[in-house]
Amino acid sequence: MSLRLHDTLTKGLVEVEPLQPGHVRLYTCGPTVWNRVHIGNFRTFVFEDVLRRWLDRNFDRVTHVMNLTDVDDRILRNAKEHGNTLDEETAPWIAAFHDDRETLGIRPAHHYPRATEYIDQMVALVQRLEDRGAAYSSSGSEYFHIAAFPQYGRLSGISAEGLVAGAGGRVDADDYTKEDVRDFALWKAVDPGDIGWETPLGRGHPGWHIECSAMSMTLLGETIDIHCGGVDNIFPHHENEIAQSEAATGRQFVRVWAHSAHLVIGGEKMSKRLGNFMTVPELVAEGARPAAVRFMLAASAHYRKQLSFADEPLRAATEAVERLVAFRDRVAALEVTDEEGDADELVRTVVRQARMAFEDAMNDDLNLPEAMGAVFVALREANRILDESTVSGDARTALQHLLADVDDVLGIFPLVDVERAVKDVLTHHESELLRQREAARAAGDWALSDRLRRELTSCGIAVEDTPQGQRWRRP
RNA sequence: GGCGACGUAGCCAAGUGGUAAGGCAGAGGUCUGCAAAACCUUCAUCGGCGGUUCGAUUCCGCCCGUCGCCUCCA
Repeated sequence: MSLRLHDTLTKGLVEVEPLQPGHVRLYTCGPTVWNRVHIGNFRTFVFEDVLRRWLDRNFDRVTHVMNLTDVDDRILRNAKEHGNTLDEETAPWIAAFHDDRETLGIRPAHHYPRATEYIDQMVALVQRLEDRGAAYSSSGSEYFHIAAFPQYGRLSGISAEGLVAGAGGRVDADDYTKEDVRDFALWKAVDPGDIGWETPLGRGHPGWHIECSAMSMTLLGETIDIHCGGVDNIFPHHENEIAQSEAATGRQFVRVWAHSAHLVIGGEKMSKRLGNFMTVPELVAEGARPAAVRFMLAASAHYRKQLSFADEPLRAATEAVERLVAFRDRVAALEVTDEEGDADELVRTVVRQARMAFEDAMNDDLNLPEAMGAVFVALREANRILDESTVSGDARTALQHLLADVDDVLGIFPLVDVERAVKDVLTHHESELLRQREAARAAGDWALSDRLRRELTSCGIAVEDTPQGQRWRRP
């Protein structure tokens, strides 16, 4: 079985078969760097990371492009207000994005093109559209001529009529320069004092949608395999990308469109506008573990379903991570036999079944929640076997490989290890307490032993007694 | 108003035409000097009403509820 993804355009599952066999070209819409990205945004980026990782495992080559939108109305407004250049305005937010991305263990894309670096390509694309009669100039701005693209609306299912009717009065009522309210800006003229580029189209700055088309085509070719984003990008962003790209090239722009659902909080979409958002550093400052945040975003709900964020689910994710980590530690510390253990075959069966179920679930539209269900079943069974029997080094290796392969997608162990590298250093006082407790236990002085354990607990150290002696960790 | 999605145990949720994965929380046990970890047992009939079917949570219709999109929000 191979990977099938839900395609927004055809509303069904489609087999991922790259145009060039073995080489997947993936484009994911990145952040607009006007502000700190919140965890709602990261739900999409984490989903895309899971996709990326699964593709990395299953195809010879993946080229992943994520754009950074570093010019838009908000950025221009802020830059003007702060007296900054665009670069000065966006640099901190780009850096913050990468910080948070690393905190959550998201693999870097191969390219992070910035809109401001592709002005020439955007201009060329607009000119190409003009040549084909799909774009027109008006009052110094350039617009896409929707009437020239009859297929418009297929992705979002929004009819032209619906747009014109434009409920909620959200269609730009003040924009008189367009021939049709449905037309969208490819290039926007600016006032003489404002930030802009001198181009054959006139002085101005690019519209939002054109950047993705230009950068995608430049870096990945005119037809790409997979294009991702949040559902809120379906309309108008991706609808417009299809229109302008296909009108220019006459070719299919994207073979599979994959969109992730929103993160909701208190029953509403998390968003900047509503002010109900949390950022990664904010969560971490409140004590959330990055691995738990990642687990919650990636594995607690299927990517096409809204996911509710709250303290309780985050705690559940924390415990789930802890369970996985405890098992990994247990397996690593396992005492194994040289010869074949009597439980080896059982372990291999458990591993085999978990692996198959995991892969099937992942291939079925990246159902990581279901895949993890299979992993937890295997954990329980393996724990039971290890409680009762000894196994050989080979069986242990099979378990370790399973965990490694699962985490190659889940991506939490490296985050846990980062935490540990920081936390697994004992102060003088702490190691002295541990030493004293070990001595107390050897002497059978349980009262002292318990007192020392309580003292260590208050230092943030959990002590567990095992047949091999006491073991400590910082939960 | 238009388009679409969702509604499964206290919470987060997966899933299937034949009587419901998993995680968290709760209860009771085993193990342990006591704990912890681990394991065992226990905890739902799938929003409501109809219909199709031998049989529906899963298909269809209606209703109720929630949410998203409808020109720049992942």
